[in-house]
Parts: sequence; structure tokens; C-alpha cells
Amino acid sequence: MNLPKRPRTRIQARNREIILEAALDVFSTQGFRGATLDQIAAAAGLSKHNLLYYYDSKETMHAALLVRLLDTWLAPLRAMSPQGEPVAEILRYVGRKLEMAQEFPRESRLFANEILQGAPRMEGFIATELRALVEEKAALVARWIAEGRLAPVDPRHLIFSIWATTQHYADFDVQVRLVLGPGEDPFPAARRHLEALFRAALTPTGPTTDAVAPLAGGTGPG
Amino acid sequence: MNLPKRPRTRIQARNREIILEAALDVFSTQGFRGATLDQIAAAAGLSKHNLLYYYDSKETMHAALLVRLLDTWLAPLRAMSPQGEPVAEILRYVGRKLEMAQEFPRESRLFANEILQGAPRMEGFIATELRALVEEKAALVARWIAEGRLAPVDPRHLIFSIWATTQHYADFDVQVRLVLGPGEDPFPAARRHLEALFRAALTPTGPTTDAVAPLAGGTGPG
DNA sequence: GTCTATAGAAGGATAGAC
DNA sequence: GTCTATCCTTCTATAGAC
Repeated sequence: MNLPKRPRTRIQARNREIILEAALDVFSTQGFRGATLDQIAAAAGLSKHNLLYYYDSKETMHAALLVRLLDTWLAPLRAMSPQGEPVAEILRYVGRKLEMAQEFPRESRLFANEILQGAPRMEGFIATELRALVEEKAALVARWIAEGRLAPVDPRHLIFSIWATTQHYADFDVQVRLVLGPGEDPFPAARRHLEALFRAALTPTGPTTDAVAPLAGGTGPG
Repeated sequence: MNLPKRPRTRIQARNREIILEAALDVFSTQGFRGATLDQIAAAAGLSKHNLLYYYDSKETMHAALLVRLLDTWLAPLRAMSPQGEPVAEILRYVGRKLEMAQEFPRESRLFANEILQGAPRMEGFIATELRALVEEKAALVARWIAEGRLAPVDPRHLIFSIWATTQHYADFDVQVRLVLGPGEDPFPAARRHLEALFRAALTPTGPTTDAVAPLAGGTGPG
């Protein structure tokens, strides 16, 4: 039994690449159900039949995109380190997320489409891997707060707000640009704005270390 | 020529209501292309043919939902008033938006789906009405900043951040709940968190009225 | 590995009886 | 106003020649 699905030749690897690239274009704007193989074939410059030679089905194609997405999607949050200075560490995370929104808007929209549709293909991932990662980093933030190195914020909702504000520039890109007007690049101002927003919320106000009430049971990494 | 599309009897008005309700369910999670008349008919408890008796087409149904949505969607921003105390006025806006995310999550997702798909049916609205409203309120915020009653923030990106953080609890509801864990209502903590976040970013630090650099050309409501 | 052809199902919309 | 039946298009996926 030969397995034509593993790239064996250069042309195969290249075609699989081209197909995924085209599929990302279409799935990210149309959603899974809204996308058609015809659209993807046209975008890839291949015949519809050829698509199905490389990927068994529409579902397979979509799954391949999601796997590749999740590989890199969480890197910025994973990189948040206990070693750094708390405010700077979180602001660096905000900056990286905004960069990802700028450089990989289609990946962000692919993800957003999935969640909007009830996350049918990602529930498992979110409830296990993503949740564990959030718990770990929320505990780190809670520790920083307890140490008085960060203003008291709800760690998990802080993470939600970072996701929401940064991904907004990818997922709602059309709206942002229409509201700002033509010819204005949203990202430089967005970067300055988000840095100021989160810096203001995170910077401890003064030596009130003991007066700060911990918002979550942060006794260590979960 | 009789116009059966205008509700003349109680039963017609009621059926049109039932259909829109079902259509909102389906369109908001599947997007326009992903939704099918069969799904909507099943959700409404009517036959597919009956749907098409009340609405000419799938497109008509969707348009009716969008019109109704836009009617109420902008009310909270419109309500932001020059009369109130600036920080309180903006925090009230945040609170109202979060309430809308909680009470009308399907409407929020319907909107998000449209934008994600490139806003093909709303470009006009966004580029004219929404843009004008944002300009007007951004000018108000800029004036408040110039008067030293608000910390210096980018007015338009502030509005984007409010949209992003509040709508996140509707559009990404599935993810939020999976990450928080079962049985935890996200909204009370979200309310406290967002109020603290924006209060910290908006509260002027001290009597630095003249040192504050205006971020946008805010010489009056545009 | 690529192409034409087509099966088989699903989807949007219409016809016409009652 | 509602129902059954149906048309036509689109869509996924497969068959089989080359």
C-alpha cells in the first residue's frame, strides 16, 4: 500500500503547500461550510480533482490547516516568562500578539470562524491544552500581583482582553480600515494604544503590597 | 397587487417573527453561506416552502436581520453624552456594550460573521453611518482629553478596544467558557475586570492639563 | 499525476392543488 | 396560508482514461 498523502517528491510537497495556502484564503473568509472546493481549486490554480488527489476530503484539508495553526498560535503566550519584569513581560506578549494579527490575519480569522461556529473541531484542544496553558500563565500573573509587582487584575480576563484587542485588528480588519478611512495603516497607532492601555492597567500604583487583595487563588503554577 | 410581505394579520406578523428568530439562530453560528433554509425551517417549525412564502429568498431574510440589528446596535455609542463626567460616561458605555454581549450574543455573532467574511453586505453602512458616529464620539473624547478630564488615549482605538473586549464575551463565548471551566458565569468577573481596565487607562493622573498632547485633531464634533 | 465525466446528495426556489 | 411535488443548480467525491 503506497501512501500518496505523505509528500515523497518535491512537486508533491509543493502542491500540498499551494493547496493549503489557497484553502487558508477561502476557509478564513467563508468558514468551513461556506467554503467550496471549486473556490479553493481556483485559488490554487489546480483542478478540483487534483485537490482531492492530495487531500482525501474538504475535512482533511481543513484539519491540516488547524493543526498547523495551533502549532504556532500559542507560542507567544508560552513565551511569557517568570524571569522577566512583569509589566514588560506582559506588554511584550501584547506586542507579539499584535504582530501575529498583522502577519497572520488569515490564521486569526480561521480560528475566529471556528469559535463563532461553536468550535466543533477544537473543543478538545481548548478544554485541555489551551485551558491548561491559560491556568499556568494566570497563576504566574496572580503571583506577580501577590508580590506587588503588578496592579491587581483578574489574570484570566486580562488574557481574554489581550486576545480580544489584538485579534480584533485581524478579525475585524475590514471594519477597522473602513472606520479609520482609506490609506491609514491601523497597526502603528494600535501598537501605541494597546501598550498604553495595558501599561496603565498593569503598573502598580505604589507601595501598597499588602493592601492588594488577590483576585484568584494563585498559590503557584497549576 | 397585494403585498403579502407586509404583515397584515396577526398570524403573519407572528410567523415572520418566528422565522427571523430561527434565522438568527442559524445565520449567527453558520454564517450566510453556511446556513441552509432546511436548518432555519427546522428551527422555526415550519416548512421550507413556508419560509419562502414570507421571505422572497435567503438573502431577504438575512437582510431583514441586519436591518433590525443595526437599528439597536449603535444605541449605546450614540448615548455617550458630552454632559456626563468623562470617565463615568465611557465606563457606562463599556457596561452597556457588555450587557448587549450578554443579552444579544447571537446578534453580535451575526455581525462578527459578516465582518469576518469581508462585510459584503455592510460596507456601505460601516463606511458612512458607523464611521461618522465614531468620528463624532472620537472628537468628544479628544475634547475631554484636551480639557485634562481624561488620560491621553487614542480616541478611535479606544473605541475599537471597547468593542473588542466586550464583544469577545459574545463572539468567543464558547472558548471563554471552555477555558474558565464548566459552571462559571463569565460575566460578573468580566464586568469588574473591564471596568477596572478602562478606568485605569482613562483616569487622568494629575493636574497635567497643559502637558497633555492631543492625539487627534479634536476641535469639535465632526 | 492530471484530465474528463459523472454519480449522488443537498440546496435554493417555483408550481400548483387544496 | 399551507402542503406535496419538483426543477435546476451547486457541491463533494469517485471512476476511469491517458
